[in-house]
Amino acid sequence: MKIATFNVNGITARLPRLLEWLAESAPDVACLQELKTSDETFPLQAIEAAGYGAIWHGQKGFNGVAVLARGAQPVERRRGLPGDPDDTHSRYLEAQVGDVIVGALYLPNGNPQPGPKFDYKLKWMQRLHEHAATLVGLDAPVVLAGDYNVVPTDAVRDIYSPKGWQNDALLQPESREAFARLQALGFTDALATLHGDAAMYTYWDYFRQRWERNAGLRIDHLLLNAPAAARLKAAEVDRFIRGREKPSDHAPVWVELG
DNA sequence: ATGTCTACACACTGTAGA
Repeated sequence: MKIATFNVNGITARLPRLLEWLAESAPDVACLQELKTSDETFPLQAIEAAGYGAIWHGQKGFNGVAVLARGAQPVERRRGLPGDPDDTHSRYLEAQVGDVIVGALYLPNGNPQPGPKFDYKLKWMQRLHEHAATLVGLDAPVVLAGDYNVVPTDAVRDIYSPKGWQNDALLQPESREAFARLQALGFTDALATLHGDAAMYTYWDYFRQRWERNAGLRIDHLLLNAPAAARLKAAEVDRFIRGREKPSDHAPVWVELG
């Protein structure tokens, strides 16, 4: 079972790339982020025509997450994280597909920091932590997949160079500690586990020819609870779609569970 | 400081968010 995450950066503008990727990579489950569209304008027909069932949580202009399942309808378990009824951002959607539980998340960027946006990021991470603690011990495989907006370390595996990013919210110690604490609950970082020190970037800024120079960051992650990690066979980045016309600034990442 | 892209609105140019 192939489970993927892909920050599409606008599903309307990116629909041709999304459909190509679904056809060529053929994930069984796809978690999408940054739909940047309201619920009413989600392109369900095109996605169904590609052979996928879908649930989504949209928001006009910003944010938005979806779970797609090939030849199946995802069964929704949760819409939004618990812990703040005043939070209006569409950033978390949880579903069951087959025997696997998938949490699709779009973690707040947090820039500029310090400031209210960074505070919101850290509070959101705390809420994610508390909810993840209720999932980690389930007998079912659990995959928390999405754009975490955290570069885990300064290692070449995670960033081409930390210079120039020292003040960015994605590299702050508080962001990294929260990400590490999440893993300490009992979640495995699939891509890091299978690829060691190799550079495994998932995001490249549009400007300054960052893609052409492979000046990327690893910020899209799939965290696996123990039952899921026991079935982990492969994890890869689908770089091919990032090199095409009008791409997202992210590449999809996926795991294969046996 | 710069740079690029998407979506939105007092909309064909400017602004926010990333």
